[in-house]
Amino acid sequence: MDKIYLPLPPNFSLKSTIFSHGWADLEPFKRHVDPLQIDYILEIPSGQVHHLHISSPNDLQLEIKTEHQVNDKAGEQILKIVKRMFRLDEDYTEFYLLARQSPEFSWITKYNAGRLLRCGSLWEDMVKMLCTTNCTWRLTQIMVENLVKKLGKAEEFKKGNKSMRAFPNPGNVAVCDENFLRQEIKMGYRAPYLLGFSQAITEGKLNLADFENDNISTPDLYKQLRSIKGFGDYAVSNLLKILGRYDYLGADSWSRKKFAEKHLDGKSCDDSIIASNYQKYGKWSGLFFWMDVSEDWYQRELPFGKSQEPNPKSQINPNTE
DNA sequence: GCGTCCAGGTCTACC
DNA sequence: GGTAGACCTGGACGC
Repeated sequence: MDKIYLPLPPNFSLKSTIFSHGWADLEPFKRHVDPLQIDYILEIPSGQVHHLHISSPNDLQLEIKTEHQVNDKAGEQILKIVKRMFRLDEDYTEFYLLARQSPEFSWITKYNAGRLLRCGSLWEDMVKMLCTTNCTWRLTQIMVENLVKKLGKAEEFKKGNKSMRAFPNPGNVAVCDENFLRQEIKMGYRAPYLLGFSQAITEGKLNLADFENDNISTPDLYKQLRSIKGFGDYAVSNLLKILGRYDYLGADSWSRKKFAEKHLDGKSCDDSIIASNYQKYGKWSGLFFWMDVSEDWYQRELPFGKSQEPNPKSQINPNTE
């Protein structure tokens, strides 16, 4: 067992980040409520697969335990990825300032909410987002579980049926038969989209690092992501949130319903009405929308206890079923 | 237990 | 540019 530590920024809450949306409910994440900890099976760029146990023993540090000792290079790679997952380098100063100034959002500072959990890679975030489109959360879980179990690399030092597996990399998926993805992974009609996406990456036609470039404007990034088959407005708007850009709403059936219940006595409305409600928050409007519709998760006495676990519906969508 | 219907987001063909 | 229909599955519902 090896331990690595990461310093935490102010306004960080492990609990609020883990339960910020549905990702922690999907493999290869595994969350534990008491004591609070999240496990993740990570394949680092060098190809090693590590079982990480992540917790925060205090307000100042994130503790990452690995099942086995890691060398310096592997340790650096793990730290870089975990930083990305928990958005430790993202600046939320303006977001918290706006939250403090808005009586309806002052609760955000109380819970240090706002950081949306990410996966170990943008590839994994994007595939999971694709798996949330046009289906129930249960089906999303099935698709992701199949991808991990049938295509993911087994945990290092523990190869065999009982070992846990990392999320498959693009190369693992690109060599699959479309029918296998359709029937065995249960991707259904999404299978050709996933296959095309993974092959574009392995063939060098698509470089996901380009999407993490701060120099691209958000509308341009939206256009680029929308050009990938299978990623429509909902998926791309929420991927932009994953990329730290919160300009777009990314509403889906669950969040529209939630907004209607909260603000319009249950009467549905056009997305433009919803957007106008958060316009004053500028580039943070999409995040304030998400905070607004997910507020009740934080307000519960035991917001994320075993008896009241979020039951995510889409990307980021608990409580639909 | 079985059959039917519906919800969910995106793409494509058509107007 | 807007719209209808197809895509696929799990789950709810009725019998």
